[in-house]
Amino acid sequence: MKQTPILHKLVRENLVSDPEGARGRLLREAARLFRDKGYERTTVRDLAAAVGIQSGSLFHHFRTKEDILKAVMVETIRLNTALMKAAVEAADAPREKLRALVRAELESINGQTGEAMAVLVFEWRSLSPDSQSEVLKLRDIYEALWLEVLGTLREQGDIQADPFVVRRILTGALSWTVTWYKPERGGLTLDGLTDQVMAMMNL
Amino acid sequence: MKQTPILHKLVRENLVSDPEGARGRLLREAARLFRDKGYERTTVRDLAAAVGIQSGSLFHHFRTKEDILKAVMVETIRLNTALMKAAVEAADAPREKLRALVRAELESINGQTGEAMAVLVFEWRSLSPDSQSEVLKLRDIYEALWLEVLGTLREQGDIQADPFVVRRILTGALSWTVTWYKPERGGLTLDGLTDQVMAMMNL
DNA sequence: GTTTACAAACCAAGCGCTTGCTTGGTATTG
DNA sequence: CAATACCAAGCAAGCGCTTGGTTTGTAAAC
Repeated sequence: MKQTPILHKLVRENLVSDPEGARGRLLREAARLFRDKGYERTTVRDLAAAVGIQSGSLFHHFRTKEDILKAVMVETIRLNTALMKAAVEAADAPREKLRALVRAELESINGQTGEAMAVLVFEWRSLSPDSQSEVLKLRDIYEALWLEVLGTLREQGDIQADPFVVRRILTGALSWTVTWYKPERGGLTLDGLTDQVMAMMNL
Repeated sequence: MKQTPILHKLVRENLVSDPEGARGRLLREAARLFRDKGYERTTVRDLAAAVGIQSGSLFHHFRTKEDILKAVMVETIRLNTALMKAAVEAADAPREKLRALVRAELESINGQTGEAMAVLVFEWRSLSPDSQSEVLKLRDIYEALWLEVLGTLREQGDIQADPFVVRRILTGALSWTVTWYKPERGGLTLDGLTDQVMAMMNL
């Protein structure tokens, strides 16, 4: 369940920017701004101001504004694929593997990386078609993780519906929590929410 | 299940614009453009061109561009509230009422009004705070419909999770279908999809 | 049945502002 | 002393919206 060692490994491999560095800090601020105001409403001046530089200086780090959006998405997917993989491997029974996946995705969406995950969900259309298919390829990797676990559960008779459809329904259900789930107020914890999701599927 | 008589009633009461009229046609084109390109990326020149007038002439019908977005959302909610109400009343047992709601929402999202529904989901942030709370009030009316049915099912022991949480999970799951469900290709019909959703909840 | 009156619907032109991005130059760092 | 990181200034394009004037639909007045 520990995220930090996985993050550090990815930073070392240059697959994810160091959150302490200039680039990493910009991406985190960008994710926050993109989620709060949307990509289009966020100007390069907003982005620059958030890290305390001039707007023109941004283009020393990124070629275009869209490159920033793409980087936010790519790095988020890379990190989350690694986290999901770790979650699945840590659990034994298929049922527990699914619970671990649900729990991990809820944590991605509502935890530290939540801003970036929300961007991934809601700013998809702002990416150019080329970037879209590039990001899509990365996403397929961790979709496969889900389908494998769901396929096993189906064979065991624990779920009735088509694994492919179940995954899509879960994607929507879990992503949407970002719009309403507020752990601070109201007693529902992330574990509690995970329980509710599992209970809804009679698992 | 017939939508047209309900639509016509609302048109007569001036709660929804006649789809044949100038205003209704503009709102339909606007919904399509907003869904395809997003509100911010859609210019008033795009909107005007879609109905064959000059961009300036738009402002004879609507005070601002945002007013168009708001009108799309308000009219969509009004129509769908009426459709949901009819769906619930047509069914008898609570279980069938829930199925009718799921089926009706899937139809709203993936049928004729799908473009406008997608706008409602994805362009929420483009509304000013004032307009948001205005639209929110309307939405609460038909959320109450869901909660009543889910509450009954909970009392009967048909579902275990909290009705409030179940509704939110279903909102996400059903809304999300707009991003992947394509009835034309692939054998899954709307009824089939409804079955899968119900099966996932063991209902 | 033609004329008059008037509002609604629309056009052509463009204003003022913001946008993403460029440019040429200056610090800072290893 | 080169590469990296930044600043100050501003350009060209596109944006929402306004303006002043023309066409079109409708219905009463003659």
